[in-house]
Amino acid sequence: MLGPFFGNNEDVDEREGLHAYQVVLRHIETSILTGKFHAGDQLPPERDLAAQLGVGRSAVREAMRVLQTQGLITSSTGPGRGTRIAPAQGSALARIFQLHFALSDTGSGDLTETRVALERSSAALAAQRGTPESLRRLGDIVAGMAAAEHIDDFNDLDTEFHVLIARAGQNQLIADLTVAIRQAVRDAIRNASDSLPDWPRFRIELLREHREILDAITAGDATAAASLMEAHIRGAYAILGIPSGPAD
Amino acid sequence: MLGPFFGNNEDVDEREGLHAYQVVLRHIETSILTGKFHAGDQLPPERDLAAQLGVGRSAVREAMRVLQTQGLITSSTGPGRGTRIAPAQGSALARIFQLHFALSDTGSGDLTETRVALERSSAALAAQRGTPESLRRLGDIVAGMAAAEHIDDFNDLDTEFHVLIARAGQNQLIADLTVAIRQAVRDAIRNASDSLPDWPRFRIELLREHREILDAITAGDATAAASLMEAHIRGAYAILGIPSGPAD
DNA sequence: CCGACCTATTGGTCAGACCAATAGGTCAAG
DNA sequence: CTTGACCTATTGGTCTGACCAATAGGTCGG
Repeated sequence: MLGPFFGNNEDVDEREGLHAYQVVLRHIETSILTGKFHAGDQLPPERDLAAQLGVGRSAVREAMRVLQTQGLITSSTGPGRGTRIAPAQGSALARIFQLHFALSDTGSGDLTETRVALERSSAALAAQRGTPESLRRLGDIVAGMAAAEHIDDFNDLDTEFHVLIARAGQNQLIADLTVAIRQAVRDAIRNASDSLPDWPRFRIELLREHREILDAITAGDATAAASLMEAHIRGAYAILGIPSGPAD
Repeated sequence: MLGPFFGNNEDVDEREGLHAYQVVLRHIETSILTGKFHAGDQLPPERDLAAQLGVGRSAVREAMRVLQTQGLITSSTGPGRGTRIAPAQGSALARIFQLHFALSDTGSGDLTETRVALERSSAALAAQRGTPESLRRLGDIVAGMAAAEHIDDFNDLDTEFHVLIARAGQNQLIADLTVAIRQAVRDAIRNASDSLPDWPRFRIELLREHREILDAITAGDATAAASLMEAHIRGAYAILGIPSGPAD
């Protein structure tokens, strides 16, 4: 499996058990982390990089794929185009999160706790920094939820509500993480909602809590917004039967 | 760049602009998300999968690499071995986050705010769930910090202190995120510390705060631990001149 | 001057080959 | 019959070479 050396490139500097694609990956990641590459910079052509690192082009391509799917680079063809470092965007993180979540059975409690931590902060920041425009849109969402009868519509607006609060807090990182986690638990919430005995009552309760949170944010009361948000998330998960305590 | 079709596989079912590797990726991801594949399951051999999906083996390999680096699958050679779905583990997530941090225009203010949110939670969880063993190790760290004279040693132990608290909280996700963020700001902290006018005094202050946090955790006082942690992080960043407010 | 054409660059893909690790079967020696 | 050395098939890891597709830039005829 390791196969460090082959008959035709024994002259290459030692790769010491590293896979060929890892050599490439490490080279690029190091360049990013040490600031040698910045967003927008162009990478050498794959063929050059392969020769330079003493690996085949296939190894370079595998590394490129990895970085591409993580949203770290973008590629296009043509002279002078090629592969470039992309400005980081959180959307790629959501998918990765979702897959990890799908494979870990003990993760839902962890996720809930993390959501609470992040969204407490989101709510507090939104109360401090929310613009009139973002508050207006949040009001629209809540109004939409009051009108939405179908469970899926309601859930979509619910997600949007939380994401907008995160964005209103003007912290891109927290917003991205919130989106990713919401996305990861989206299906779980939907399924749990479907099999709920008293959905209409739950719906009314959620609506009320959302209104309270929005009121606290509008009033600029960061402490209240954070507390209400925590209670909201924990309460909802408790009713839905999604664990939020330790995974034991 | 899209190149959907080639002369020799026009009989394949429509890939509609999807790259060959995306076909494979989607196939496997869907199987995971729909529960068709579970942790431990074995995937078909690459050569079979390639034939089955009507793509080349290189496309299959690129998809495998992507999943491997995300910690979703593991591979080994031999009959009946091959590639299997891995139990999800967060170490891969930390690396991905770290790279995103390095490239995002995420202001250090965003980072600080996120750290506060997560570590407040870490500290509270550690106070509730910390084991005697983990508390003992935290005590060792603090003792080590008291003895450490060199600034780098002190910083390393500082990092370790925060990471151990995250792990003591027994929330793997929060712990992973904490590690990633700490790592991302590590250099910034180091540089700022170097150019600090009164490092010895700062060192003593940090030490005192760490002791207080540890005391609160040991006492099981989650609220106090969270507050102390927040004050600790914000205070340190303020002294180091790293912004923690809005990024404007 | 301008548009059509050619050409070089560069990523996207495939096919075939060989290497390395490993599990399981085979067969000779004890 | 047991045991260990050997062979063989499976499977991932890698390389090479080829060709396709998109594109930028230069060239040439109108």
